[in-house]
Amino acid sequence: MQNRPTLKDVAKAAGVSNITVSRVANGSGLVHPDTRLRVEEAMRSLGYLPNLAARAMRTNLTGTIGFLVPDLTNYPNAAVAQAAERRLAEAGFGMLLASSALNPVREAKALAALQTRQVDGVVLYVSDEADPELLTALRRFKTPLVVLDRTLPLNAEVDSVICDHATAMREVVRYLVQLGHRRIALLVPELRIRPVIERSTAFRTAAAEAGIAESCATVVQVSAATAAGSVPALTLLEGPTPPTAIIADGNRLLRGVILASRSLGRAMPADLSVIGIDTDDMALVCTPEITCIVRDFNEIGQLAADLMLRRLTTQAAAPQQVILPSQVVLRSSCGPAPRSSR
Amino acid sequence: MQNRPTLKDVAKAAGVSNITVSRVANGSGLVHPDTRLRVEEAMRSLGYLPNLAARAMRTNLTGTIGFLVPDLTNYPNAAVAQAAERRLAEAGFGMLLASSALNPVREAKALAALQTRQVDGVVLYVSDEADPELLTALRRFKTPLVVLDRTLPLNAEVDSVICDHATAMREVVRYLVQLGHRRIALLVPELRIRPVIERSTAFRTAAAEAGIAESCATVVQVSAATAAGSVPALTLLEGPTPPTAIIADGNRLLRGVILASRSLGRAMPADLSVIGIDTDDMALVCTPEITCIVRDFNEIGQLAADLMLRRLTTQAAAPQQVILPSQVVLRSSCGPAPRSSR
DNA sequence: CTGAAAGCGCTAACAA
DNA sequence: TTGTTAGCGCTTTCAG
Repeated sequence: MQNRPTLKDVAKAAGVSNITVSRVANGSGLVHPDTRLRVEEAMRSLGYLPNLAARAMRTNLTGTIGFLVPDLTNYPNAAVAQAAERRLAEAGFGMLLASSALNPVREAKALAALQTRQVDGVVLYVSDEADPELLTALRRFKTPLVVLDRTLPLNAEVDSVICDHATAMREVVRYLVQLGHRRIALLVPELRIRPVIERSTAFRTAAAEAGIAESCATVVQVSAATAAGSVPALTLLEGPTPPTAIIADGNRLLRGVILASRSLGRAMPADLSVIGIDTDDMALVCTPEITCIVRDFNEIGQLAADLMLRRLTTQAAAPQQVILPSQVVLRSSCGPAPRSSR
Repeated sequence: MQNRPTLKDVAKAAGVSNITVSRVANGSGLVHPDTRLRVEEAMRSLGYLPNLAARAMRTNLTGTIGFLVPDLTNYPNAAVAQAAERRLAEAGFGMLLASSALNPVREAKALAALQTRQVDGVVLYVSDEADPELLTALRRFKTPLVVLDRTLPLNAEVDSVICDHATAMREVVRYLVQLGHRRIALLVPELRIRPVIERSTAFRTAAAEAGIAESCATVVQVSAATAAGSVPALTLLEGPTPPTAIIADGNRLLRGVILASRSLGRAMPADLSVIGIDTDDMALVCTPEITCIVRDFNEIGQLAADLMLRRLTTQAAAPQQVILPSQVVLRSSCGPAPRSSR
């Protein structure tokens, strides 16, 4: 079985030297049009494809970016990854994907695996902003980093794409208060990451501003390991003074709320108002359709790729933080608080 | 900025030759325990990570597998990709991800991009089994291929993971017929791929066997470009003799059916019975919960990775085709056909 | 505009 | 058990 043709084979076929083929392959340097044509012809007829591993040895550039994500089956992550991949591919870059299953140890390991493969940079979601091992690994990291929606205590500033979670959260709390709700709960995953922290803080602040007692604006942290997402929602709804509105962060928790309210026979929105965060993909198939806080995942992924490409091409450039908005999409899952609750 | 330490640096630090370090790094060859310890110590203190690009030049092995997928935002694809990535990572392999947006031209290009990066093999879903360019690219491909759920006319047999779509489809048609349905529609994406073909065929056959006239067992192919998935469902339901049961292949089309039936005021399952295929992720949040044909995506991804790893380690091995089952999960979205339809 | 020589980091083959 | 030599495919430098 013959091996793939190399640059040398092309050179021989075209009757030129290796370096000339290299110049044609890279579009670099000046090559006589006739020569170029001859070389290109040889490349085509041999089916030549450059060997990036070999090129990487000289240039230290693999044309490959690492993408580290906690969980690909989570729609937002997948959408961001796909958008980034697309942008990178358009620019001639490949994407090495690593999924960490929300495990910081795995994240540190994946980082090493990516470095070993000589990625030119890494775009990443981390699943714990305060994990010391992970932070050490990150600080040791030599190639450019684009951090997605996290606040990381790194020495050097890095490029990052972050989202404004507070504005939409405040808006949504005010909306619920206007509808008469006085007992509201926020369900979030138990993760030390920016979106959860910012949402929780904004939730509490907005509730306080609206004159809701601290004990009536509950933030429930749900362990990522809790298989049945409906358990915390059930606990909440079966308590002595159940919330009349629940905001659920992510598909898993929204599903939990829907299942819990269904099993308890609470009607939506008559008995319970529901709002989902980052759950737009399932909002329309629910009955009633779910009011959501949404973000443009496509934009996040593209921007992350763009930041990475910019850093790779223009070395100097000051680190950049891009802030993207969240939006509230009103649908029919919220209504006036039930009379009995007021 | 100092460069990453190389094997040579480690050798110097440990006072041994390059090759000894290499042997320690690969666990290969016999090395004296003391020497090994000294080398490992040097590696650790320097923070040495091997350069896989350099290794690849000698061995022609990058420890990286390509994964080509039409659309990552589609839950089944993401789940399979993640499962494969996990298995590969456990075995020390990286995964280069390429997404084709259902475009065969892109798929051929992505294949070249993967080859250029010297992947040791490629696991792939193609989006058109009959695209000549893609087939040519595939035939030219030198490294191992694991084909996911496609019937490809390739010269050489390749490893593949395929699913049985027919059995579950027959089961589901019989179930609907038993419930009294005599006009049934199947909504599928307009794609020349095994799952769609096998499902359509099984659907027609099962309907015929159940004594349903050909004109009453409709297969509607929906272009992947049709943004509003509800349009074909609306057309169907507003026709003169609308189906009393619809089977929808994939989230997009299931969503279309739900939106259409909602906007027409058809109750589920009283007026319309609905079954989803590969839609288990949204089945429970719907009201009523949706009866689904499901598959174990995790198993598909793991198996694909295993087949690839096996092929990489044991050269000879005859190509293997693993067939995985589909299952029907009954829920409450199907009921007796409405009286008026009989 | 084109080429010759050297070397990137690593390992296969052989030698000691 | 350890080391030496050579070279993978490519690009950088310097000469022509």
